[in-house]
Parts: sequence; structure tokens; C-alpha cells
Amino acid sequence: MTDDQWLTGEQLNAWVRFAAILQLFPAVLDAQLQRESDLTHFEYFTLAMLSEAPEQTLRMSVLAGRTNATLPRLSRVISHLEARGFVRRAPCRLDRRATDATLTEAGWEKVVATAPGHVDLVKTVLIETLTAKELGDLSAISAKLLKKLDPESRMAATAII
Amino acid sequence: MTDDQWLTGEQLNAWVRFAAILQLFPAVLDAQLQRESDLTHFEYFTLAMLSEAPEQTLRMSVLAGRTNATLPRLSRVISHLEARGFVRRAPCRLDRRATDATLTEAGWEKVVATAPGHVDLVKTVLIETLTAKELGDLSAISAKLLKKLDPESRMAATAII
DNA sequence: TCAAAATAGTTGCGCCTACAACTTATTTGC
DNA sequence: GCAAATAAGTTGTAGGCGCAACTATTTTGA
Repeated sequence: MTDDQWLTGEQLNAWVRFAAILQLFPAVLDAQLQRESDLTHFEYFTLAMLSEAPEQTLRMSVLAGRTNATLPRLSRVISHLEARGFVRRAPCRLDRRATDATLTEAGWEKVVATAPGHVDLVKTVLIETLTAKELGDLSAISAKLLKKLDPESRMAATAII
Repeated sequence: MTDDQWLTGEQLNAWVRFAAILQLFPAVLDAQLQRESDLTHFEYFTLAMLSEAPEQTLRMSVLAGRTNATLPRLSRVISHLEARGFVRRAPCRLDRRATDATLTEAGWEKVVATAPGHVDLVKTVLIETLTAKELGDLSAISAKLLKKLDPESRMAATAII
């Protein structure tokens, strides 16, 4: 392999560090949610998406899009959340193939109880660790990378946590 | 929940984008390795670590440290790689509790065959997407985040992907 | 010296997820 | 208007991974 196929020292350094972040950051998020709320990050994100939707209701396929999940994965996670009383399923009247998922009162309370600790962690680990300028830089860099990773911006719409 | 518990618009924006990167980047890496080499990123990384070690050999616990994996996880992955002929296990003479994992000739060839495509992807998605300054910024930002995420820098030593 | 504690590694078990097959309902095109 | 194609969800099957239990070996300390 010729040298130009490899990365320069600086490039390699940046990549190694960034790769470590990619591995550690999600693990830290998941660990905190598991410990404090007995939720995976994906479960929390799913509940959060429902909590922001009109009537706290979304069709399964729409919710799958917002959470960037496959439908089989979402289906099982919703089954689990339904068993715990956080979500309710109902057939959609307009299209009887479809299923609407709705956040229950207990589900809403779960989100309300879980969000502060999660936001705190994000603030501690990300926001307060960087200067305002660095956070802006990271935001711009992320935007550029997103264009390459997700050209159709399927993940674009997702807001909050 | 009072406002100061939440994130400002700018902060939220940065976090949402960065969170999307955390989800998409590893998926893109894994997909390419799976498609072109039938390896998970973790398997490739494990082979790569062995390929750089003296005698292409490392003790399981040391290898677990370098790959940031638990010993049970590594043990099964090595079993799988052993079954495919890429790695060989041997009891360590100095400490008979320990096991040495060694890259086979076939394993070396697998790394050599796999590395260029993987490096190309990293160059395409990361290096060439950013300016040299941005890559430097990302490197510095990653270093700061690493300090928070991994204070004992257990992942510090890892080089080359 | 030798029993107790610690260490290295493997394996049983359960959960999560992907892929594919399947069911039911809707849309399309002849 | 109806058969074929498509779409929405669910479930069977298999593989990866974490935790905890287990075996075997080494270290510690009374």
C-alpha cells in the first residue's frame, strides 16, 4: 500500500480521537438513562418524539422515520413500552393497514421525569465542556458531515434530544 | 421544568446535529466493512490492533483494553475470528491463566485487503469533507470531550484504525 | 505454608436488533 | 371492476453483546 492511501499524522490523530468519541458518547448516554430511568436511549428518544407530536400520536412508519429506526425494531420497542404502560396502540381509521402509537399519561410522566437528568448530562458533557465558539464549530462541522452521511436528510427533522 | 434546565436554540441545534452524527457515522462504517469484507467494525479493529502488535500477538486482556471491549465480548469475537482462520489462540507460558491471541497469515491478508477500502471511506466522509482547519478544530474538540468521557484515558493509546 | 482473595478467561442466559417471511389492506393498471 | 403490485405492521429466526456465574491459576498475608 502506497503512502498516499494512508492518513497523515495530523489526520490520523483527529480520526482516532473522533472515533473514540463515537464509541464513548453513546455509551455514556445509554448508561445514564438505564441507571436513572431504566430506559435505553432509543426508548427515551421514542417517547420524546411522541411527546412532541400533535395529540402525542404518530403513525408507526412516521415514528420509525423520526427515530431513524426500521419498522421491525420500532414495532418491538413499542410492544415493550406498551407492556410497561407508556404507550398505547390503536388502528388508524383512515388506513386500516396503519397503526397509531399514542403516549399515555404514564408515558408523559416518564418523559417529564427523565428529561431533566438527560439534559443535565448533555449540558455537563457537551455544552459546558466546550466554549461557545467551539460548540458553534462543532455544529457547523456536524452539518457538513451530515450532508455526506445522509444526503437525503432523512434525519433532518428531528428536534429536541 | 424551568427554562434554564433546557438548552438554548443554538445549543439545541448543535446537539441535535451532533447526535445525528453519533448515530449515522458508525452505521456507515459498519455497512461498508460488512459489504466489502464481511467484518463488523469491531472485528476489523481487533484484527488491526493485532496486526500492529509485536509478533502480531497480544494477551486477551490487553487486546480488550485496546479495543475498549469487555473480556466476554472479546472472547466470543476471537472465537469467531478463530473459526474463520484469522486468529489463533495459545496459552501464555508465563501466566497460565492468560491467553495470547495471534494474527494468522490469513488474518494479515484480511487486514491488508480490507484496510484500503476502509481508509478510503474515512477520507471521503471525514477528511475530504472538512477543511484542514475544521479537522484541527474537530481534533481539539474531541480531545476536550474525551477528557470528560474517559477521564482515565483508557482509550488513549489506540492508534491507527 | 497455606487458605483466602484476586485475576484471566470462558460460557449460560436474556435482551436487543437485523433480515426475511408473512398477513392484511390499499392502490394501480388493464 | 378486479387481479397484480405495493405498502404497513408483525413475527420467526439468528447473531451480537452485557451481566453474572463458573473454572483455573496466581498472589497475598497471617
